[in-house]
Amino acid sequence: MNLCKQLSVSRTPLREALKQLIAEGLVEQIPYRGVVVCNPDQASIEQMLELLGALEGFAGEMACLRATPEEIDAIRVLTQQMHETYEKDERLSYYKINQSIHRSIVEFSKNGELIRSHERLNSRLYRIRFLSNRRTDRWHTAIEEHDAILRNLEQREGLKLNKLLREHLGHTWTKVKDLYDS
Amino acid sequence: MNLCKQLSVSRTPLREALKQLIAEGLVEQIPYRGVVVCNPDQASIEQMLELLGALEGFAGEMACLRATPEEIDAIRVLTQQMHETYEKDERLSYYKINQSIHRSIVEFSKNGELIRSHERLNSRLYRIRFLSNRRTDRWHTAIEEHDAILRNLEQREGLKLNKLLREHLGHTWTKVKDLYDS
DNA sequence: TGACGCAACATTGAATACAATATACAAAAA
DNA sequence: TTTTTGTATATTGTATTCAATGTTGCGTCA
Repeated sequence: MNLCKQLSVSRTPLREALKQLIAEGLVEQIPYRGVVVCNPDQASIEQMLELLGALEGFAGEMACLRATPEEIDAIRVLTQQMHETYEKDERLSYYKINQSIHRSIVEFSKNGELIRSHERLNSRLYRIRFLSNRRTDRWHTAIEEHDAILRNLEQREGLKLNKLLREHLGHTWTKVKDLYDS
Repeated sequence: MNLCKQLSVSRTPLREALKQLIAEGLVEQIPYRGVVVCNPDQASIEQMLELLGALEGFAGEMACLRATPEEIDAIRVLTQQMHETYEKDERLSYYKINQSIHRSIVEFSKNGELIRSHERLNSRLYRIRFLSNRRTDRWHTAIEEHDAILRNLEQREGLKLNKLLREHLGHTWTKVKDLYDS
């Protein structure tokens, strides 16, 4: 652990920091060899995205029951901004707004446990989703899906929104998969 | 931290152990006051059970797609044993078999991330679900629900099983709530 | 050349020490 | 009596040290 010297910090606090990263699943420990950044294989990513879809889908369903009109307005604004990023071809902004929308929907479920679980899992997938964002061929479709998501949230169609969100995440998986396969 | 003396262990390993318990949500830390066992309020329990229902429901849906006939047989056996505990009025055995069934269904989703998330959350609710198990008035109904769960798993009715499992956990919440209110 | 063994090194778990900060409680002042 | 203040105590973060254990690489021997 010569990381200590690089960070000029002793082993005890570094250990704790690494333990946290391990617990969050961002880093993994190989006995007597040290720690390395996690590089999840395809199967793990697929499982994580499947679970993320389930969480977001359920959150969306709950959001249909619990989101205030003002909160739905916020999603409407974000979706509009998303369209603008598409027009201007701003992929980084698109990515951030996309994350914002998904996080907001989860928040509107008003379930703290769900919000925390989603946040943990999402952070583990952050890098991977970012990479898959470089693919442009599904960009337009993704935006159309967001329109549908907004529409179903507005109309409080919980079950449909659940399904939509799950499928939306499912498409993320196909993008990631292609990225790995090529 | 006089726990060190009681356990005759130094602060460093105890700190790590407590950090883990904190991360798992079983214990909470109050700044400069120490750590205490978590005593979640009604709202937290309701949220945890709601999320647990979502996880189990989704797991059930996936299990309908992925469970082998042998695995479904195992659920059938457990459900039968559950009936026997009811006949013999063995509540502790009932509780254990009930946990076993739920855990098995989640396992049959074949999604490791989902299994771990469920396990974490379930362990936090273990004590609470155990307490609610003392209520006998919903016992028979709960068993009927398990029959329905088995039936829908056998027939691979994913969506119905999802709904059933969510409702099943919802009933757990009403039991817990009554317990707290009285 | 290849297998074996030993020494140097790194990782890991744990104990202890030290400094900084916050709390608790009792004594002194208003 | 209430407020202030100061000291003892506890918590917290961090550094350092030690022992145990596993890995690595090099030299030796067949």
